[in-house]
Parts: sequence; C-alpha cells; structure tokens
Amino acid sequence: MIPAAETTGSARPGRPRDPGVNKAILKAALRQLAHDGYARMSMDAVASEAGVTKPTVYRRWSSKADLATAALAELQGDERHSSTGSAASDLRVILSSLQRTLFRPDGLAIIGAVMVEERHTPELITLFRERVVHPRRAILRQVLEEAEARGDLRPDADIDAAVTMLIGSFYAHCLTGDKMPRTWARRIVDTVWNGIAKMAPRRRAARRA
Amino acid sequence: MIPAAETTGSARPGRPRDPGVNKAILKAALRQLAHDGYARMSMDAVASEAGVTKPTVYRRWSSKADLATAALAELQGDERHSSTGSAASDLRVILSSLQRTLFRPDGLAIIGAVMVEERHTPELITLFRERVVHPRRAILRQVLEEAEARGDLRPDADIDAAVTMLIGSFYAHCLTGDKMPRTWARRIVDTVWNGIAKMAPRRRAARRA
Amino acid sequence: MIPAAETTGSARPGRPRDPGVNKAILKAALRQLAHDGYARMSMDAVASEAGVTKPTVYRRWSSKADLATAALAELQGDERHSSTGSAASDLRVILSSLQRTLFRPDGLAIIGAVMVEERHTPELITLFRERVVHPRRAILRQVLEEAEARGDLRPDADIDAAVTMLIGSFYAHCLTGDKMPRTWARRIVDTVWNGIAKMAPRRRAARRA
Amino acid sequence: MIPAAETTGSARPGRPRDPGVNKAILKAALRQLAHDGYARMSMDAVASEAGVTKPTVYRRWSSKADLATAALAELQGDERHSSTGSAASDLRVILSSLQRTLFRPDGLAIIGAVMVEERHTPELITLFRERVVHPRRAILRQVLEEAEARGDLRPDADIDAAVTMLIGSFYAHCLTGDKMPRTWARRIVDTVWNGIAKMAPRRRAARRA
DNA sequence: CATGAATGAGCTTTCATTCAT
DNA sequence: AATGAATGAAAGCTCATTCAT
Repeated sequence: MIPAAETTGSARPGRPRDPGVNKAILKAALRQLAHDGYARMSMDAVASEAGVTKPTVYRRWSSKADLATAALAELQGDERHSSTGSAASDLRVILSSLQRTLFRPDGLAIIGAVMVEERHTPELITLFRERVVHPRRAILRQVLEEAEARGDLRPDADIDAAVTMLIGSFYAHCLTGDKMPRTWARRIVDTVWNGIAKMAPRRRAARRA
Repeated sequence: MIPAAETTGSARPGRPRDPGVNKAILKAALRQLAHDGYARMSMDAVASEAGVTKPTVYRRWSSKADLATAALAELQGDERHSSTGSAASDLRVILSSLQRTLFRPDGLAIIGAVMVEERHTPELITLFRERVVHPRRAILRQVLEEAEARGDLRPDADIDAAVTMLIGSFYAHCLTGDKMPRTWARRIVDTVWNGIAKMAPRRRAARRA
Repeated sequence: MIPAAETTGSARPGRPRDPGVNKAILKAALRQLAHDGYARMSMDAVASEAGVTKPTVYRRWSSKADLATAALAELQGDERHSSTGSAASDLRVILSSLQRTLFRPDGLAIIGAVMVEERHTPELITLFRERVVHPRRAILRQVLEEAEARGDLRPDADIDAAVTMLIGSFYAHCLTGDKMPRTWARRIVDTVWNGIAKMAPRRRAARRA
Repeated sequence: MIPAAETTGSARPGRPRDPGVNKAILKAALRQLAHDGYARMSMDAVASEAGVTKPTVYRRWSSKADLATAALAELQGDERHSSTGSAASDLRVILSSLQRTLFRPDGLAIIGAVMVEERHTPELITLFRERVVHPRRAILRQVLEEAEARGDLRPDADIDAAVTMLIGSFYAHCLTGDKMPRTWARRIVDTVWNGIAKMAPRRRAARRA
C-alpha cells in the first residue's frame, strides 16, 4: 500500500505527491498510537495533525489498520552498537540505549496499544514483533552468543532466558509506575551476568534504588 | 463496589438484587477488557453479554471507567503459597502459578489494555498496580528477603532487580509470540538464582526451548 | 388524582400516608419546574429531593404531567388586598406585591416552563391560567372597575388593555435582563393611570431608572 | 454561523455545500424550538426534518446549543418602518407588525423556550436579548424619543415604562390564552399614548374584546 | 404501603469511510 | 490529486415508568 512514488524520476501525469506528506501522516499516526492507543487514534485527527484531509490519507493507506501498521514500521530498530570488548559492558550499553529509545517517550504505551489489539487488529502485533521485538532481541542474543563462543559463559547458561529477562525487566519496571533509576541497566546486567558467566571474582557493588 | 448484600439474615426493604448479576456483569466486563481493550469495551455489549440492560449496569457502577475498575479489581492476587523450604523452589512454585493465573487466559492483553489507557483513564492503571502488580511483586520479594535473612544470598544481591526480572521475563516472552515452554518458570528462576545466591556447587543443566 | 387521604379521620387499613410527604414532593417538583423546566424535571430527582422513592411519587400522581400540574396548582394566588381608598395607590400596592411574589424567585422561569409546554403538555398552561393568570388579572380588574363605577376613569378608558399592560410590563422587563428597579410598580401605574384616569392636575414627577 | 459561501465567483476547492441545507436545518431547528422547546428539540429530529443526517448538522454547528443559538439568530428583527408623521400612528404600525411577525406563529412559545433555559443554556437568552428583544425595543424607543424631541410628550413621560408596557401587553395577552383582537395594537397604543402625550382633545372610542 | 431493581427507548456526540467537485 | 461534504453505525449515559418484594 505504500507507494513507490518517490523513486521514479519520470514525469507522471497529474499532480505529484508531496513526499513530506507521507512522513507527516506517519508521524502523527505514531504519536496518536502511543498517546491514545489504536482504538482512539482517529483518521480525522491524524489527518488534521498532519495538515491534510482524510481522503489524502486514504489515498495512501487503505484503512486505519493499514496506516497504523505503516506507522509502527517506522519504529524499525537498527541501532548498531560497536563492541567494547566485554560482553557485560556491551549489554549495559545496549540496554541503556534501549532505555532511552524504546521506553523513554511512550514506548510502553505503544506496546500496550499493540498488545491490546491482538484480537482485533492482529497485523499490528505481527509487524511489531517483526520490526521491533525480534531485532532488539537479536542484538542482545548476538552479544551473548559471542561471549559463549569465547568460553565466557557457564556451560549451562540459558541464553534465551537471559535475553528475555534483560528486556522483560524494563516492562516489569514500567508497570510498577516508579521512575526508572539511571543505573537500572547496570543493575539488571550485573544480576543476569552473575547468573550466566563463569565465576570470576567480581568486585562490583550493587545498590538499591 | 456495592456489596452483594448476602450479609444480613434477610428482610431488607425493597426488591433484592439478583446476586448473580454482579458477577455476570463483572465477568463480561473483564472479558471484553481483555479481548477488546477498554476503548472497545461497550456498556451495551457488557450488559447484553451479562443478560441485563444498560441501566442495570449503571445502577451498580456509575460509569464505564468505574465498571472497568471494578472488573480489574477482581484480578486481586491473593494466592498464598506455603514455603517449600528452599527459596529457589518457592520461586518456581510461585512463578508457575503466575504463569497459569495471570498470563494464561488473557493476561497480557489486559495488561496492554491497562497500559494504553494511561493517559485517558489513569484510574485503570492505578488500580491495576495496587491490586495486581504490587501484590505479586510483594510475594516474590518476601521469599527473597527471607532468603537474605537466612544468609542465602550474596551480600551484593539486588533483590529489586531480581523481582523485576522474574516477572518481566513473562511479559517479554509473551511479546515474542512464541508458546511459553512448560519449564519456563524453572529456567528463569535458575538463571536469576545463580546471579544472586551464594555460590554452592550447582548441578543442574539448562536447556533451550 | 390528588388523594383525599388527609380528610377522613377513620382508621383505614394498611400503613397511613405521611401527609408531609405530599408537600415535600410538590415543593421539590415546583422548584425543579422553575429551575430546570418541565422537560428537565425528573421524577428521580424530584423523589430524591423530597426524600422518597419514585414509586412513592407514582402512587400519588400517576405521571409526570400529573405531578407537575399539581405542583403548579400550589401557586394558587389569593393575595387579598385591602383598599387604600385611591385606585392608583391600590394598583401600586398590588403590583408591588406581584413583583415580590410572582416575579421574584423564579416566576418568569415558571412562566416560560409552562408556555413552552403548550403543545406537549397543555394541561400545564390550562391550569396555570386558571390558578395563576386569571386570579391575578381579576384583582387588578376589580380595582379598575370600582374606579370606573366611582366615575374616576375617562369614559373611553380601556380596562382590559390597562390590566394587560400592567401585568405585561413585568414580563417585558424581565426579558430585558436588567434588574427591576424598586420603583417599577409606581412608574408603571403612573403611566397607565395617566392614560385612563379623568384628567386632574397631577403633580408627580416620574424618573427614569 | 458559517457563511453560505455564495460570495466568491466560484471554484473553491472541495465539494460545495448544498446551500439549501443550512436554511433547512435552521428552519427545522427553529420550528422544533418553538413547538417542543430546547430540551425536546433533538438533533436527530432536526436532521431528519431537514432531510439530512446528523453529522451533516454537526459539521455546521458544533453542538445543540450552537445550533439553537444560530436558529434564534434568524429571528433577527430588521423591520424598518417609515414614519407616518404621527408618533401614535407609527407605534400602531410597529406594534401591528410585531403582532404579526413575532407573536403570530409561535412567538410566545419561543420566548418560553428561551426563558426556561436561563439556567441551563444561558447562551440562548443572551442571544435572544441581543437579536430579538433589544432591537424591537430600540425601534419603539426611537419613535418616542423623536416625539419627545418634537415636544409632543409630557415633561414627566416615562419612555422606558411606555416601551416596556407596549411590548409586555402582548406577552400578557398571550398568557391569557384568548385570541388576540385585531385592534389590540390600537388599544394598547391609545392607552399608553394618553398616559404620556401632551393632552390634546382626543376623540377615539375604545371597545372591549 | 414503600422500597430497590429492572426496563426500553431516547439523547448527544463521534468515527471510519465514501462521494462529488 | 486533493478537497469539503455526506453517511450510517455506533457509544455513553439518562429518563419515565413498571415490577417484585
């Protein structure tokens, strides 16, 4: 449904589409998805927030679900992280970045918006998994697999569980409603790393919030 | 909110309320909350699913938010667990129970429904925290604090982080969309416990999904 | 529909009606009629303002229109005025009294409430005419007819027009939204009296608001 | 409130509004306001009486109060009257016109509809005063002030009272429920004029209804 | 006789979507 | 291609009235 209009240089008949309009619409849609949820996101409001009219939106995306899906696709996470040499340290960097990008502004609200539509608009969650959930998991998993290859992990280390806990701790923390401490990424990584790394004498001091 | 009036021997003036109606309404409301989200849950649909008419609902709860809040309150987590002697084993039992009760039917959808309404109907998330999130956390925390008191934890063990990860791993797993393995609770507990317990020679073997 | 229950002294079977309840209901109904109009007056609100329940109201008056009519009947005007000897002076006294009783609290609102229901609940206006409008007119008319009989009026004096103008000036003034001056009754009477009385040298000075 | 757009030559973008629709909606609204009162006037009924659907109404006026206000504004009194040379005669012409335009079809009902909403929808009465009450009063007042300037009035003539009585007599007459005689305007003017004009030998004969 | 519960219809307002220009 | 207008279908909430105790 997303037109390729911005590719061809040739003169097509009729008025050309303003390429900025697509972005404005998607941005407005994403913002409303996060602030108000899918059900409350309104085509009227999206159009007016993007400075266009409704049929202009419908010409680009055939339905509300279509638009919301396209907006979600914009979340595509491709944050590359260069290795710092130590797996634990890499994890800390990655999670800190997650904390800032995914969970900061409205991340949890978007996740909620997507989850709640599981039955009603399943495209949303499918796309969300593909574009947001899996890429983020893959990054963490890669760090751990490299550590495993280097022999830094215990033989019984459960990488899947570790990845899931690292990410899940953010969700669970958000649900408490408390402010997330600046050191949260470090505390999480320390605890998990302790659980999976070969025991070397560690010298870190954890603190509570 | 209105009590079921089954207290006094009998003979209160006026026509008595059908005691099953309250339950039917709350059940319908909770189901719609989970299946459709708050925004799509409709008083009309709740009433008709419960086999009553709208004013019958409004007589009991003064607004949609009121009803949804009451329905959420039904999730009240009260599950007492008797200690098995070992903290790790206690945690496994508790998390298995969580897996069955909170996450089984529609748990994650309800969580999403609640989160996405953060701006629009904040009572929902407030109550959800109070009735669902905090009690569950408290149970886990208590097990860990008792272990700490017995000297079973490392001096630098981060109980808050551990509790958050134990719970969060369920959320994160649900988001992946994969079926949750039967052994999930065990794998999670093992990994966390390794990270916080005093090191004793462990002899378990984790496996991947 | 208004029961005669308060007349017979004999013991009728069953629980006797509380005579104060009737008054409380009528009072509440009249207040709501004036404040909110007939359409917005609600049986529920009347009942609760009177401290009873709806069926208690319905047992006494068979419908909303019935109750409103009964409430209006309470306005029955039978303010007797003793003559002061001069017709103009009598008129001033009567109109001052009207100003206080009929127009002060909510008089005009009640009139509006009644008029607007002309098509929908014509009993209201019929009763209002009978109980409120005509008695008030009759009092004024009688004063003027006595003056006429004494030969104080011009031969061509139009008593009907005079009565109508005396009363109508209050309505018209209320519609302007301005505060009614204390001297209004006097100014009205002076102007009308000038128009209908035999010319005697008058020596009064009218002033504007 | 939204202008009928008949100004520009043509070619505004978008589908043009059917110019008759605005009028049809306002007419239906005004009719219902008069027949049923504001509380009973329903957006559904107005729309269907105008032959459109509800959102078509809401696109033009944002709420019921907004529509009712706009409908009232249509009553705008604009009737210019050319002077006949004599003030009394001018007054008779003006009042006869009032009798036909304002009080004929549903005038009093509209006034009631507006008055009874004083507490609930005060915009109505505010606008009514501004558009209907004050302009009508101004016309009468101007005639009298010109007469005063010509020295035709007694020095103590109370113009405010006279204007109020002239208009109020119509309200008061309507309240009686009697048919308004054709000569009513003349009788009213005669009586008032007698009360305020310098005495000249008059030679008219009033008669009763 | 009075109570609390229940009903069915109705209200204002909003939304996703399509049409006409 | 983009606009403004129109639509039909809900949704939340309230009311006059009746029922059952």
